[in-house]
Amino acid sequence: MTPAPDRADRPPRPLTDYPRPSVAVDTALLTIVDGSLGVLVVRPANEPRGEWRLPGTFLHEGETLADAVRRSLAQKAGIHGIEPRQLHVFDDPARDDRGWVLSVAHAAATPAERIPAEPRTRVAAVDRLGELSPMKFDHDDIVRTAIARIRDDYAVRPDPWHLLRPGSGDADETEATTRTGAAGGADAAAEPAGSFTVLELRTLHEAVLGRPLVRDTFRRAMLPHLEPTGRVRRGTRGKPAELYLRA
Amino acid sequence: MTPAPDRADRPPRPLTDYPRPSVAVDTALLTIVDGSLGVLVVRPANEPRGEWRLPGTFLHEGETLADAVRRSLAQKAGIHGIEPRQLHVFDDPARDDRGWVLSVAHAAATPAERIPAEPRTRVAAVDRLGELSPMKFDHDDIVRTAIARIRDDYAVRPDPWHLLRPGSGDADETEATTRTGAAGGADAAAEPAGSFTVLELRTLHEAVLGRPLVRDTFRRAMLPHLEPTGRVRRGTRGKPAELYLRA
DNA sequence: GTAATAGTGTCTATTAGACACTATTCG
DNA sequence: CGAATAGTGTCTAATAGACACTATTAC
Repeated sequence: MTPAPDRADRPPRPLTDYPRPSVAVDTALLTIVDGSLGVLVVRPANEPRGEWRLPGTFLHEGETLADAVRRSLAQKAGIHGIEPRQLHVFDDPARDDRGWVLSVAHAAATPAERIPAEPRTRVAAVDRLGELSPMKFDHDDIVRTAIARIRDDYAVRPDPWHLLRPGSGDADETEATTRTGAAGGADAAAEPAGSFTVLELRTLHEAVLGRPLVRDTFRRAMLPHLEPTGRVRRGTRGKPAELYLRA
Repeated sequence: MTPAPDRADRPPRPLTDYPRPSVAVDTALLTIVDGSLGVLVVRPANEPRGEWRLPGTFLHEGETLADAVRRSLAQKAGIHGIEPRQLHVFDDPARDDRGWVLSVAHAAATPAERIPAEPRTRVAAVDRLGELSPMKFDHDDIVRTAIARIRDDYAVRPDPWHLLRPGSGDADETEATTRTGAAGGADAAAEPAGSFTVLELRTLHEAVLGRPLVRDTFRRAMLPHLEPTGRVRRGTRGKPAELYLRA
């Protein structure tokens, strides 16, 4: 934007002459817990019995909204490497009793292993959101909007928000993440970093969407967006599954 | 939003102790000109040779973003009755050389008859956007985002942004807006306010989408979302078309 | 071998588009 | 009546889901 001060041709006054709002960011950080979507909520230190809320902070000078989101998640929950997506600006002038505060709502996602246990944070299953409601401010709305957005994205593309465990980094070694086939030489059959089976992908999508998906239809819909690695998952029951990467 | 000042439990300082950005709104006002999408651009009075830009203004205290959009369109282009939709916050700290300015981009739409001719405004066809580029700030991006958004919405629903001439108001009486059938009593066959034919609706959607639509498929896709009025358009060639309202 | 899981062929129901046919008006 | 436009029946191609069949492993 950047309008002339008003209609008439007055000499421009510096921007600081006009009242300005505080700008905050609030983030619905989504993850998978117990096979379904969850959202990270926090309770501030000075209100140990207060309402749950989403992690947020005020935007600092010279800072990007995405950076403010990353800073708030790092500070309040020890979470790093987040790629936030803007949802909506909540602008009711009376929404915050401390003054004029706009909130830019964001959504983000990270695997549960990346969320450290902390005393004042909690991951709540989104189908049990009522147990926390009403959340502070308009945070219930933000969570609903975030869920709608991630479900929309997962309807078409494989894991667009990167909830599968990343190949690099310090992710815990769960079940069958890295294994070497019994046959063949040492790690000639090692799994490519970040690769996954179609079953893992479908299980993730079912968790995000909150409903079962048809096995063969899902595979056929996703294959065009996947790149075969030529490797297979070893050490499981049944026919070994092929490993894929996002195309 | 609405974080504790920082991690430690300091007594809260008033919000005004922290630096705050200016917040602006910029609006891509879309309309139909010559059978295709157009966008309203303005040139400020003090830069008659400068770059074209979208109408915008700074957010005033106690004001809603939507109200700021309406105020800027009324002031800069004499347009009223707009229902803006939020698109995205542009937050590059260096995007405005006058200082720290966030811009909340919006999209809106109105029939061309509602846009008065003014000296410093112009409606540019979006497929000739290159002729104005580069626009000031990130306004090219905003226009592109607005077009994507309106096209998305028009793919599924009949005229969701209300670009058809409204039934009430002072819209000019173009072609066949209100007519009385030759047969029957006086205005027993008058057209219900705001009703339209499927042809009018399809022509509008083709203009928005920028591509021709299949006649019968479009009708079958839209009929479930339309409410028949029982009246027909009179005074045209061929079989009279039924008049519908949005369901 | 059996159990288990991965991957695929194929049938069916649904839907978008193509196309042609019928319906109703004006002149 | 013919021209023009609205509205509809129906065929076809593409697609999602259902279902069953084959493939390949562990045990």
